[in-house]
Amino acid sequence: MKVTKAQAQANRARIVETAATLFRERGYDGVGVADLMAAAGFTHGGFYKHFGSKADLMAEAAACGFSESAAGSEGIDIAAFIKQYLSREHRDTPGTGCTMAALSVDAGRQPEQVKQAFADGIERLLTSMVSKHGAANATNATNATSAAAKREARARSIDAIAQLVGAVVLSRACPDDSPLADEILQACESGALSRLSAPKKKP
Amino acid sequence: MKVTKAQAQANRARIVETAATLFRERGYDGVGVADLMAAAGFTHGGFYKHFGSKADLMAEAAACGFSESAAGSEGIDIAAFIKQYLSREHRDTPGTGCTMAALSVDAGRQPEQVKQAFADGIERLLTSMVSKHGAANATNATNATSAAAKREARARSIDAIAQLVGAVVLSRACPDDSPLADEILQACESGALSRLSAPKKKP
DNA sequence: TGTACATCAGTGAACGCGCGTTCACTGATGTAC
DNA sequence: TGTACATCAGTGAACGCGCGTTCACTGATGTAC
Repeated sequence: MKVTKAQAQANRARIVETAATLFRERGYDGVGVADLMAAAGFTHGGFYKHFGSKADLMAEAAACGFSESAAGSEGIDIAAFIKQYLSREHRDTPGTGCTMAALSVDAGRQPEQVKQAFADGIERLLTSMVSKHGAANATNATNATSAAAKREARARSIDAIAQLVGAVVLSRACPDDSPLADEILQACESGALSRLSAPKKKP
Repeated sequence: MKVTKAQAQANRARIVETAATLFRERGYDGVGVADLMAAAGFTHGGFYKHFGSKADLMAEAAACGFSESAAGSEGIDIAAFIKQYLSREHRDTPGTGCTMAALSVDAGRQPEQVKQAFADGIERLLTSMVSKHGAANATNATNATSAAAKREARARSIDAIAQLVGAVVLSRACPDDSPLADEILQACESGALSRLSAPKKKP
């Protein structure tokens, strides 16, 4: 049952997208190759015609997840983004949510190729944030200080991402209807929003 | 080969402590019952004389990990704690490090008993932080506002924990010698330290 | 205090099961003539 | 344009392996007398 070259390429893409969702929902160890291929509409034997190993797919699925998020938050207001990121909806639907929050810990225990995909994804996200945030602050900054401003914006972006990721990770670790789980989201939302308009800090 | 009651109790405790370390290093799915018992110096068959299931042990091991951390950071200065938490040493030795950073994501996919152990651990940590932080701020606050101050201190504590956990989680997801991994720790450290002495925020 | 017996922590083989990966096979696609 | 053949995406059985859990057994501990 050979298939058109274009069809095969589309099928491959479907496997990667399915994996990006299932891995975020259940973790890398929680999804078997057979599960995954069945969810994408295939039998498991064909898997190795597309990927060298499950780890190869993990890396590709991570990259796919990062791209989805980047596309999904294109041009969105920062405050709105924070609110959505720290919403119960995002916490309760990891399959379509942030790859970092869903899989960073898993990635830390995987081969280099997977970790590299994460580092690349984070790096791209940072670059995008700095260029936006830099532009937003451009009214107050001269071109002469732009290098230092960029470094500062980058550090602040990392700081902000870590807090958002930590909030969702901790909230998900609590029992499903736990008041603490919601409290974590709320406390971090008000913290994150207040920092948006906070005065410059003295490190 | 029966064993003294006291000895059996000590053996059980050793299994829990070993589990607390190994789970943090390799995740819940990364450590088998046989691995674990061997590491504690036993054969695997005896496991079910002590625990009803692997999930039961996960919950106990999580509680044990939280207790260890609580004992380890007893009476330590907040700034010193932040620096240690965001050190490369902590990132690179999860087995003796923070349970939240190592296992929160895993816990989110486990049965209620495990999630409950996490919620309990986080709750105890918060209570401890609020009582310390509240005391530190007592010079500036009257007793009349102590309820509001406690609520505020609790929210700020949650916010701070999330950021620390997120930082370590993200740093661990990067390749071992990645510059980004270290940059994440540094950026979050300077962010966290600056917030320690920051002026009150307007949410 | 000494003896007979029940208890039960720890042993190691065995259970069914699902995992990642391999392989011989199929048959429509794509190519060479 | 039509025909013969090689390619290779997808199938489904099979592989060895490690998993969580169960079980009959051992023998020192703890207890009853």
